[in-house]
Amino acid sequence: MRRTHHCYILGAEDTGKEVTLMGWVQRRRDHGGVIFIDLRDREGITQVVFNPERNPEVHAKAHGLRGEFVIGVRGTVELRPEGMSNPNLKTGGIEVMVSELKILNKAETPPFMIEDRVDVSENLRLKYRHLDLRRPNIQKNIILRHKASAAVREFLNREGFLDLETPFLTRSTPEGARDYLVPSRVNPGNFYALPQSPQLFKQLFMISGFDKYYQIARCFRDEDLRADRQPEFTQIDMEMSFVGEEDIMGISEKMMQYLFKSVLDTDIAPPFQRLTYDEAIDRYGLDKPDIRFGLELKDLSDIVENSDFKVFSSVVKKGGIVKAINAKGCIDFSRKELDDLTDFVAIYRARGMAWIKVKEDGWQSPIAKFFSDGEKQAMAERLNMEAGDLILFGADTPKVVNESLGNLRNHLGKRLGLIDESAFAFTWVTHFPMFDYDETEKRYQALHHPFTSPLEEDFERLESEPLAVRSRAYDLVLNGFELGGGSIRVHRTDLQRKIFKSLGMEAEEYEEKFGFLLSALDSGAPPHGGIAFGLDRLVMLLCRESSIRDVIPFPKTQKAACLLTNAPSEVSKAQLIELALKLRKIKTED
RNA sequence: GGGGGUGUAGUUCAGUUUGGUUAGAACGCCGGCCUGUCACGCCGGAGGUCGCGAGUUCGAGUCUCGUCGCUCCCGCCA
Repeated sequence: MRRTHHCYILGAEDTGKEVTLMGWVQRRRDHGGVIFIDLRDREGITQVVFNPERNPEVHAKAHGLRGEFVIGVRGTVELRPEGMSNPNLKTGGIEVMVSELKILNKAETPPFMIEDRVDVSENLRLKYRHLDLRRPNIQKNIILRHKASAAVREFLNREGFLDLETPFLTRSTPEGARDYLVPSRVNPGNFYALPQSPQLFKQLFMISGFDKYYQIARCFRDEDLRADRQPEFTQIDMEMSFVGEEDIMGISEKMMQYLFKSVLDTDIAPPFQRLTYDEAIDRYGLDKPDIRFGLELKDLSDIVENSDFKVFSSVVKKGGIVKAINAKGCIDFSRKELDDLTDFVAIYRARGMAWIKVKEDGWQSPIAKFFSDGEKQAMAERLNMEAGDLILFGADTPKVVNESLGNLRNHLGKRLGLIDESAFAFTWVTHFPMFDYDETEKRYQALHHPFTSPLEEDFERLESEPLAVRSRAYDLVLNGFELGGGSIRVHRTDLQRKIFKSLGMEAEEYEEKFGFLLSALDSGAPPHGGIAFGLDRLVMLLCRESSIRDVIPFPKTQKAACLLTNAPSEVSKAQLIELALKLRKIKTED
């Protein structure tokens, strides 16, 4: 018996054909006489019929069929009797009258039904992921993922990019995320690190003259998980020589356009909006703004700096800021709702949240009495206040105000239904700061990575004023998610050394760790730059899912475990000895 | 490391507020009947370590303490 067709492709035009289908028993409807089986494969469902009058032997055998049995059926495509077609099914007009049934394998009753509408805990889904992956919804996601990476490859191949591989076993680097380490058996006591990204290797490809590189590359970062973050994830990684920001952004936009067209048949229209980092923070509070709705933040620091409301004025005098959101028409928020919003901003360390309800005859607010008429007037104008509005304030350090109000803005956008869920709103964020200051380690850190080129006009401030240096880094943001980011790289040794120095590295240290890069840059490195996109996040947004676990075939749980295989696991003593490793007992508190 | 949510039949849940008879429902599963269903229908049945452990009590799914899993978030993620 050999399969001739997939389920879900047969139609009225196939009437009379003898076909052989193979698949899983989705559902059995046994009428005592006639038996109907919904046969499922990856393409869909076809109804197959066992009729005792037509073929009593096969009909008897079909009594034993159960859910998820794997069967093959040979039979004739027939139009369904008058009035019996099923308009909910593409193949609902026909059925296959079975003349031969082969049970290819039996199956235990699965722990959950293989259907989209069955609500089942993620725990169980992940333990039986092979069954979960049979469900049409998730199968659709995984197939869409394939289409997305296929489209990326088609596009980049056509544009002259070369798909080049880079090592998984590589060197641990001091900066960035925590590395996954792999012990070396042949070099006892030494470790490889799994790559956080192929960053340095793709730069070396440019130095070698390959000109345009891409790779759909697995990356590893040993950090805590989120709904949109796994410890191993996939990047669409690109690098180009002799380019500037416009070239990279341009090719990225064209790639997204091609991808959305071929995967979703959706037209998106480059060029995408561009925001500088400063503008994004100013208007949205976050460096990954969701631009599908308004509710923008307004800075009021200059207005309240000298007001009688000491909470505001003292914050501004200490270098902090005061910003506000106008929640249009939300005057009816109850005391409890306002308390909930205050609890929400407290997550981001905001210590309180002042508010004003704008009424026809004035402000209702615990803080209204502190402001002069002039200050009120200025605030009303800047926030475009109208009767019925609710104004929400943040006053603290810039970081706390922007993060809390930025997240509050997203929260309100969802809650108030301001978001067009069908929209794909892209924006670039450019001109990121080169460094930020790590309070715990008391030193500067590269915001993107240390191989990012500063803006040329800021070179001179590298030593004198590192926090004022802007970089040639850019992020692509989609619907409030960071889809990807990249930069124009440093291609001159002297500049690269200066940056290592700004990061607090001694010459000895960077020569030891990055000497190979410095020597490569000295060998005739072309100007180059690139970008990397998170494929998991991108596919999640394409599928309109809210977790990347729904677009990764075998995802990890929040504790970084695989429930299917029970990884990670202990290893044998012999393995440890071979690797020259000794485990230390971790003390548990009594 | 911290905060929130959650855990009861194979599955999804109710029951926990106020401790009290034999822990219920739906779907699924098993058996019977049924020749046009398509989430088939009807009848019957099986199925429980109430996450785990300790404590309080005459008595704990319910109260207390501890612990574990899963999840969302903060920190972290160059």
